[in-house]
Amino acid sequence: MKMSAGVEWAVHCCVVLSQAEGPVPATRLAEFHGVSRTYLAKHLQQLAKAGLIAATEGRVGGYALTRPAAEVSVLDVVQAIEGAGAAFQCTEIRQNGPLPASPENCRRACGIARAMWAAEQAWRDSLAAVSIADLAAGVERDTGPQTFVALRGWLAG
Amino acid sequence: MKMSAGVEWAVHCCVVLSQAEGPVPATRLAEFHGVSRTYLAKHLQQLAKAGLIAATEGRVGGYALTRPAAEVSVLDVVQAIEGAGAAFQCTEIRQNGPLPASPENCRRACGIARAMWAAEQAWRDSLAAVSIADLAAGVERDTGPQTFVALRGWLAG
DNA sequence: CGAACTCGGACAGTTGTCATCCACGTTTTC
DNA sequence: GAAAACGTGGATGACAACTGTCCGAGTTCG
Repeated sequence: MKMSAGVEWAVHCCVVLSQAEGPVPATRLAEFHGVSRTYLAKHLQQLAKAGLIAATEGRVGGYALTRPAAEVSVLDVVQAIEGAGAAFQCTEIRQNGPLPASPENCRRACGIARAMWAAEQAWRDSLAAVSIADLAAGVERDTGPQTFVALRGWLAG
Repeated sequence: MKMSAGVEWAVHCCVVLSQAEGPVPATRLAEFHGVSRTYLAKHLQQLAKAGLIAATEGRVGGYALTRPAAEVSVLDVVQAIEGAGAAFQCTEIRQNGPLPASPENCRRACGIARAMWAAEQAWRDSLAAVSIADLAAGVERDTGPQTFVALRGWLAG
């Protein structure tokens, strides 16, 4: 029950992209966060495949958000990296062993799986309520407006 | 972001133990669920270390719940197996790179980690609201009371 | 038109966890 | 006191996560 470190990187990158004025290369994003360039590129490709960011190639290319930051939820980013599958996988062991559950009683998922999935739904609802724009606003509130000004300056130079 | 299969086994075992009249050996629990004996034993050991179940050794030994099933939540079982640590681990990459966040701005956890942890708290709250007794009652409601009667008979014989 | 820069994908190597199996010490029963 | 059954701990193999390198396709600037 552990989340990939790439999720943290991806969310931070989305916040940076929400403040950038033009496309930002993957190399620059990795340099800014002090993480592995090649591995971050893999995660950015996943974000692009999910339609959250778009890449422009060429001399002044890079990545940019495809939607306004207010319309990109943290859940979107997490699912783009980790996949949309449920963390709990029911293997239906109630159908194993010497006293297996009868098939007509297995039309509904077993109560254990239902409880687990309900909890995961609560988790998803909580993440869906936070957008990239909310996170950026939180950073600006905590550290002041000059933070993103400096960021834009570093991205340009 | 995947949960160990041992969680499913552990919860099922707790439901069985809540219906047993005496100690149940690990071998019998594994046999009943059709899973590996030695690997299940390791998870039962973790449940014992967490204080949820207790082992009695010897000729007629086995495992039994230490508390009434209504006072054991699904969250207790999940945390006994998976550990109580958070799934999202903040590596503070905001302090890396050419524009690191100043230390006085890092006294609070960053907004990304706060959003992730709030979602995990919602997940935990949901799991804490369901007890082993609730799950057992659900099985009895879905499959009828003869299910646990047959279970007790098989455990005795 | 060519050089420099970008993403995109394939490949090999390392690490850590999950899942499994086997041998040991302890306790109860006969 | 010996045998059987139990839980306990360490050793083993399989699998995904993580990291770096390489080459190809496309775009922009001089």
